[in-house]
Amino acid sequence: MPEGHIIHRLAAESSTAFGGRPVRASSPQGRFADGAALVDGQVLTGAEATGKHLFLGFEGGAWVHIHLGLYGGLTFGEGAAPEPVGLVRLRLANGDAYADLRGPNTCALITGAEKAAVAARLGPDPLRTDADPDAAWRRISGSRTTVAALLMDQKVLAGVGNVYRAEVLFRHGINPHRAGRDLTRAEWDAVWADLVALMHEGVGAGRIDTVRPEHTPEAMGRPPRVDDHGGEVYVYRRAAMPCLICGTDVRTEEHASRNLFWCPRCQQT
DNA sequence: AGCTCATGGCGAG
DNA sequence: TCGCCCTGAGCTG
Repeated sequence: MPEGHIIHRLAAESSTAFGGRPVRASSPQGRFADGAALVDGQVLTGAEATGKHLFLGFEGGAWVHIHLGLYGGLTFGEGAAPEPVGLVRLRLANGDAYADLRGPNTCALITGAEKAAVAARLGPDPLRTDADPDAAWRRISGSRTTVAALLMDQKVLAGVGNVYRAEVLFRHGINPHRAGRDLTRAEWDAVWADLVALMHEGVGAGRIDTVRPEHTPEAMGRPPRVDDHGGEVYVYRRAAMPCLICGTDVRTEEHASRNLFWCPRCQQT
Protein backbone atom coordinates (compact mmCIF):
# COMPACT_ATOMS: atom_id res chain seq x y z
CA MET A 1 0.00 0.00 0.00
CA PRO A 2 2.76 2.35 -0.98
CA GLU A 3 3.18 5.84 -2.30
CA GLY A 4 6.59 7.13 -3.34
CA HIS A 5 7.89 7.74 0.17
CA ILE A 6 7.66 4.02 0.95
CA ILE A 7 9.47 3.06 -2.24
CA HIS A 8 12.37 5.41 -1.47
CA ARG A 9 12.51 3.94 2.00
CA LEU A 10 12.60 0.42 0.60
CA ALA A 11 15.44 1.37 -1.74
CA ALA A 12 17.49 2.62 1.21
CA GLU A 13 16.65 -0.48 3.24
CA SER A 14 17.63 -2.74 0.35
CA SER A 15 21.00 -1.00 -0.01
CA THR A 16 21.68 -1.24 3.70
CA ALA A 17 20.70 -4.87 4.03
CA PHE A 18 22.20 -6.28 0.83
CA GLY A 19 24.39 -3.68 -0.89
CA GLY A 20 27.97 -4.55 -1.82
CA ARG A 21 27.67 -8.25 -1.09
CA PRO A 22 26.55 -11.36 -2.92
CA VAL A 23 22.89 -12.11 -2.34
CA ARG A 24 20.86 -15.26 -2.76
CA ALA A 25 17.79 -14.68 -4.90
CA SER A 26 14.90 -17.10 -5.19
CA SER A 27 11.21 -17.21 -6.00
CA PRO A 28 9.48 -19.42 -3.44
CA GLN A 29 6.19 -18.88 -5.27
CA GLY A 30 7.83 -19.77 -8.58
CA ARG A 31 6.49 -16.90 -10.68
CA PHE A 32 9.89 -15.18 -10.87
CA ALA A 33 12.02 -18.34 -10.85
CA ASP A 34 13.90 -17.61 -14.08
CA GLY A 35 14.72 -14.02 -13.16
CA ALA A 36 15.80 -14.90 -9.64
CA ALA A 37 18.07 -17.64 -10.96
CA LEU A 38 19.82 -15.15 -13.29
CA VAL A 39 20.94 -12.84 -10.45
CA ASP A 40 21.28 -15.48 -7.72
CA GLY A 41 24.67 -15.18 -6.03
CA GLN A 42 25.57 -11.86 -7.66
CA VAL A 43 26.62 -8.74 -5.75
CA LEU A 44 23.79 -6.26 -5.30
CA THR A 45 25.42 -3.04 -6.45
CA GLY A 46 22.67 -0.59 -5.52
CA ALA A 47 19.00 0.19 -5.15
CA GLU A 48 17.17 3.18 -6.59
CA ALA A 49 13.67 4.60 -6.49
CA THR A 50 11.93 6.78 -9.04
CA GLY A 51 8.34 7.57 -8.22
CA LYS A 52 6.72 4.28 -7.23
CA HIS A 53 9.29 2.18 -9.14
CA LEU A 54 12.05 0.34 -7.33
CA PHE A 55 15.19 -0.86 -9.11
CA LEU A 56 17.69 -3.31 -7.67
CA GLY A 57 21.04 -3.34 -9.49
CA PHE A 58 23.26 -6.40 -9.85
CA GLU A 59 26.90 -6.74 -10.75
CA GLY A 60 26.19 -8.38 -14.09
CA GLY A 61 24.40 -5.18 -15.23
CA ALA A 62 20.88 -6.52 -14.84
CA TRP A 63 18.22 -4.69 -12.84
CA VAL A 64 15.22 -6.12 -11.05
CA HIS A 65 12.33 -3.75 -11.71
CA ILE A 66 9.71 -3.81 -8.96
CA HIS A 67 6.38 -2.02 -8.81
CA LEU A 68 4.23 -2.85 -5.78
CA GLY A 69 0.93 -1.75 -7.27
CA LEU A 70 -2.04 -1.33 -4.99
CA TYR A 71 -1.26 -4.04 -2.46
CA GLY A 72 2.22 -5.37 -3.02
CA GLY A 73 4.74 -5.35 -0.21
CA LEU A 74 8.45 -5.76 0.44
CA THR A 75 9.26 -6.72 4.01
CA PHE A 76 12.62 -7.18 5.71
CA GLY A 77 13.80 -9.50 8.44
CA GLU A 78 17.05 -10.20 10.24
CA GLY A 79 19.03 -13.41 10.37
CA ALA A 80 18.41 -16.58 8.41
CA ALA A 81 15.28 -16.60 6.28
CA PRO A 82 12.41 -18.67 7.70
CA GLU A 83 9.95 -20.78 5.71
CA PRO A 84 8.12 -18.38 3.39
CA VAL A 85 4.65 -17.35 4.52
CA GLY A 86 2.10 -16.78 1.79
CA LEU A 87 2.99 -16.10 -1.83
CA VAL A 88 6.56 -14.81 -1.99
CA ARG A 89 7.45 -13.72 -5.53
CA LEU A 90 11.06 -12.86 -4.74
CA ARG A 91 13.20 -13.54 -1.72
CA LEU A 92 16.62 -11.97 -1.17
CA ALA A 93 18.88 -13.30 1.57
CA ASN A 94 22.50 -13.14 2.65
CA GLY A 95 22.46 -14.92 6.00
CA ASP A 96 22.31 -11.70 8.01
CA ALA A 97 19.09 -10.39 6.50
CA TYR A 98 16.29 -11.37 4.15
CA ALA A 99 13.57 -9.59 2.24
CA ASP A 100 10.29 -10.96 0.86
CA LEU A 101 8.38 -9.47 -2.07
CA ARG A 102 4.65 -10.24 -2.20
CA GLY A 103 1.92 -9.27 -4.61
CA PRO A 104 3.83 -6.85 -6.83
CA ASN A 105 2.32 -5.44 -9.98
CA THR A 106 5.71 -5.83 -11.62
CA CYS A 107 8.77 -7.91 -10.86
CA ALA A 108 10.95 -8.28 -13.92
CA LEU A 109 14.56 -8.42 -15.00
CA ILE A 110 15.45 -5.48 -17.23
CA THR A 111 18.50 -3.81 -18.79
CA GLY A 112 19.93 -0.41 -17.91
CA ALA A 113 18.38 0.99 -21.09
CA GLU A 114 14.96 -0.34 -20.15
CA LYS A 115 15.34 1.17 -16.68
CA ALA A 116 16.11 4.55 -18.24
CA ALA A 117 13.04 4.22 -20.44
CA VAL A 118 10.82 3.62 -17.41
CA ALA A 119 12.19 6.72 -15.69
CA ALA A 120 11.86 8.77 -18.89
CA ARG A 121 8.11 8.33 -19.09
CA LEU A 122 7.61 9.53 -15.51
CA GLY A 123 7.09 13.09 -14.36
CA PRO A 124 9.33 14.71 -11.73
CA ASP A 125 9.56 12.92 -8.39
CA PRO A 126 9.44 15.32 -5.40
CA LEU A 127 11.81 12.99 -3.56
CA ARG A 128 14.58 13.17 -6.15
CA THR A 129 17.14 15.96 -6.25
CA ASP A 130 17.22 15.77 -10.05
CA ALA A 131 13.49 16.52 -10.30
CA ASP A 132 12.34 19.40 -12.49
CA PRO A 133 9.01 20.81 -11.24
CA ASP A 134 8.71 22.92 -14.40
CA ALA A 135 8.17 19.72 -16.37
CA ALA A 136 5.06 19.05 -14.30
CA TRP A 137 3.88 22.63 -14.56
CA ARG A 138 4.05 22.46 -18.36
CA ARG A 139 1.58 19.57 -18.31
CA ILE A 140 -0.68 21.10 -15.67
CA SER A 141 -0.99 24.65 -16.94
CA GLY A 142 -3.39 24.81 -19.82
CA SER A 143 -4.83 21.36 -19.13
CA ARG A 144 -8.58 20.88 -18.98
CA THR A 145 -8.11 17.80 -16.79
CA THR A 146 -8.93 18.15 -13.09
CA VAL A 147 -6.13 18.87 -10.66
CA ALA A 148 -7.16 15.68 -8.84
CA ALA A 149 -6.47 13.56 -11.91
CA LEU A 150 -3.29 15.43 -12.85
CA LEU A 151 -1.68 14.90 -9.44
CA MET A 152 -2.32 11.14 -9.67
CA ASP A 153 -0.96 10.89 -13.23
CA GLN A 154 2.57 9.48 -12.94
CA LYS A 155 3.51 11.03 -16.28
CA VAL A 156 2.84 14.42 -14.70
CA LEU A 157 4.18 13.79 -11.21
CA ALA A 158 5.90 10.60 -9.99
CA GLY A 159 5.38 9.13 -6.55
CA VAL A 160 2.25 10.99 -5.47
CA GLY A 161 -0.68 8.70 -4.68
CA ASN A 162 -4.20 9.00 -3.36
CA VAL A 163 -3.24 10.10 0.16
CA TYR A 164 -0.73 12.82 -0.76
CA ARG A 165 -3.08 14.05 -3.48
CA ALA A 166 -6.00 14.52 -1.10
CA GLU A 167 -3.87 16.03 1.64
CA VAL A 168 -1.80 18.47 -0.37
CA LEU A 169 -4.92 19.86 -2.07
CA PHE A 170 -6.55 20.31 1.32
CA ARG A 171 -3.49 22.03 2.78
CA HIS A 172 -3.61 24.57 -0.04
CA GLY A 173 -7.37 25.06 -0.09
CA ILE A 174 -7.60 23.86 -3.67
CA ASN A 175 -10.80 22.20 -4.85
CA PRO A 176 -9.85 18.92 -6.54
CA HIS A 177 -12.32 19.47 -9.39
CA ARG A 178 -10.58 22.58 -10.67
CA ALA A 179 -8.96 22.26 -14.06
CA GLY A 180 -5.17 22.32 -14.22
CA ARG A 181 -5.32 25.44 -16.38
CA ASP A 182 -7.05 27.29 -13.54
CA LEU A 183 -4.15 26.71 -11.18
CA THR A 184 -1.86 29.70 -10.76
CA ARG A 185 1.89 29.42 -10.96
CA ALA A 186 2.12 30.51 -7.32
CA GLU A 187 -0.30 27.78 -6.26
CA TRP A 188 1.70 25.16 -8.14
CA ASP A 189 4.99 26.33 -6.66
CA ALA A 190 3.50 26.08 -3.17
CA VAL A 191 2.03 22.63 -3.84
CA TRP A 192 5.35 21.34 -5.18
CA ALA A 193 7.32 22.72 -2.24
CA ASP A 194 4.84 21.18 0.15
CA LEU A 195 5.05 17.78 -1.56
CA VAL A 196 8.84 17.87 -1.30
CA ALA A 197 8.60 18.58 2.43
CA LEU A 198 5.72 16.20 3.21
CA MET A 199 7.17 13.30 1.26
CA HIS A 200 10.61 13.69 2.82
CA GLU A 201 8.94 13.57 6.22
CA GLY A 202 7.08 10.48 5.01
CA VAL A 203 10.34 8.73 4.09
CA GLY A 204 11.68 9.36 7.58
CA ALA A 205 8.51 8.36 9.39
CA GLY A 206 7.40 5.52 7.12
CA ARG A 207 3.87 6.92 7.19
CA ILE A 208 1.95 9.93 5.93
CA ASP A 209 1.31 12.71 8.44
CA THR A 210 -0.05 15.97 7.11
CA VAL A 211 -1.84 17.64 10.01
CA ARG A 212 -0.15 20.83 11.14
CA PRO A 213 0.54 21.08 14.89
CA GLU A 214 -2.04 23.81 15.34
CA HIS A 215 -4.78 21.56 13.91
CA THR A 216 -4.25 18.42 15.93
CA PRO A 217 -7.31 17.40 17.96
CA GLU A 218 -5.42 18.31 21.12
CA ALA A 219 -4.63 21.82 19.85
CA MET A 220 -8.22 22.28 18.65
CA GLY A 221 -9.73 21.06 21.92
CA ARG A 222 -11.39 18.06 20.27
CA PRO A 223 -11.31 14.42 21.37
CA PRO A 224 -8.27 12.45 20.15
CA ARG A 225 -8.72 10.20 17.15
CA VAL A 226 -6.92 7.48 15.24
CA ASP A 227 -6.81 7.36 11.47
CA ASP A 228 -7.07 3.75 10.36
CA HIS A 229 -4.25 3.84 7.83
CA GLY A 230 -1.40 4.71 10.16
CA GLY A 231 -1.00 8.47 9.74
CA GLU A 232 -2.60 11.71 10.86
CA VAL A 233 -4.42 13.35 7.96
CA TYR A 234 -7.05 15.99 7.24
CA VAL A 235 -9.38 14.36 4.73
CA TYR A 236 -8.12 11.04 3.34
CA ARG A 237 -10.66 8.32 4.24
CA ARG A 238 -12.46 10.69 6.58
CA ALA A 239 -15.70 10.77 4.57
CA ALA A 240 -18.67 12.13 6.54
CA MET A 241 -16.42 12.99 9.46
CA PRO A 242 -16.06 16.63 10.52
CA CYS A 243 -13.26 18.62 8.93
CA LEU A 244 -10.51 19.18 11.49
CA ILE A 245 -10.54 22.91 10.79
CA CYS A 246 -14.12 23.98 10.03
CA GLY A 247 -16.22 21.02 11.20
CA THR A 248 -18.01 20.56 7.86
CA ASP A 249 -18.44 16.93 6.84
CA VAL A 250 -15.64 15.73 4.59
CA ARG A 251 -16.94 14.68 1.20
CA THR A 252 -15.98 11.74 -0.95
CA GLU A 253 -16.70 10.58 -4.47
CA GLU A 254 -15.28 8.18 -6.99
CA HIS A 255 -13.10 10.09 -9.43
CA ALA A 256 -11.38 8.22 -12.28
CA SER A 257 -12.09 5.01 -10.30
CA ARG A 258 -10.25 6.19 -7.20
CA ASN A 259 -11.70 7.54 -3.98
CA LEU A 260 -11.38 11.29 -3.69
CA PHE A 261 -11.76 13.19 -0.42
CA TRP A 262 -12.09 16.91 0.21
CA CYS A 263 -13.66 19.51 2.48
CA PRO A 264 -16.32 21.47 0.55
CA ARG A 265 -15.83 24.50 2.77
CA CYS A 266 -12.04 24.70 3.11
CA GLN A 267 -11.58 23.82 -0.57
CA GLN A 268 -14.20 25.94 -2.30
CA THR A 269 -12.00 27.10 -5.13
C1' DA B 1 -16.12 -19.97 3.67
C1' DG B 2 -17.06 -16.10 1.35
C1' DC B 3 -17.35 -11.53 0.61
C1' DT B 4 -15.19 -6.49 0.20
C1' DC B 5 -11.70 -3.30 0.23
C1' DA B 6 -7.03 -1.12 -0.50
C1' DT B 7 -2.01 4.39 -0.48
C1' DG B 8 -1.74 1.32 -8.78
C1' DG B 9 -1.44 0.91 -13.49
C1' DC B 10 -2.15 -1.27 -17.92
C1' DG B 11 -4.40 -2.31 -22.37
C1' DA B 12 -8.63 -2.77 -25.06
C1' DG B 13 -12.48 -0.47 -27.08
C1' DT C 1 -14.24 4.26 -19.15
C1' DC C 2 -13.98 -0.47 -18.18
C1' DG C 3 -11.96 -4.85 -16.97
C1' DC C 4 -8.15 -7.01 -15.38
C1' DC C 5 -3.83 -8.17 -12.86
C1' DC C 6 -1.41 -8.85 -8.19
C1' DT C 7 -2.45 -10.41 -2.33
C1' DG C 8 -3.93 -10.21 2.42
C1' DA C 9 -6.74 -8.16 6.12
C1' DG C 10 -11.00 -7.47 8.04
C1' DC C 11 -15.15 -8.05 8.17
C1' DT C 12 -19.67 -11.10 7.69
C1' DG C 13 -22.11 -15.40 8.39
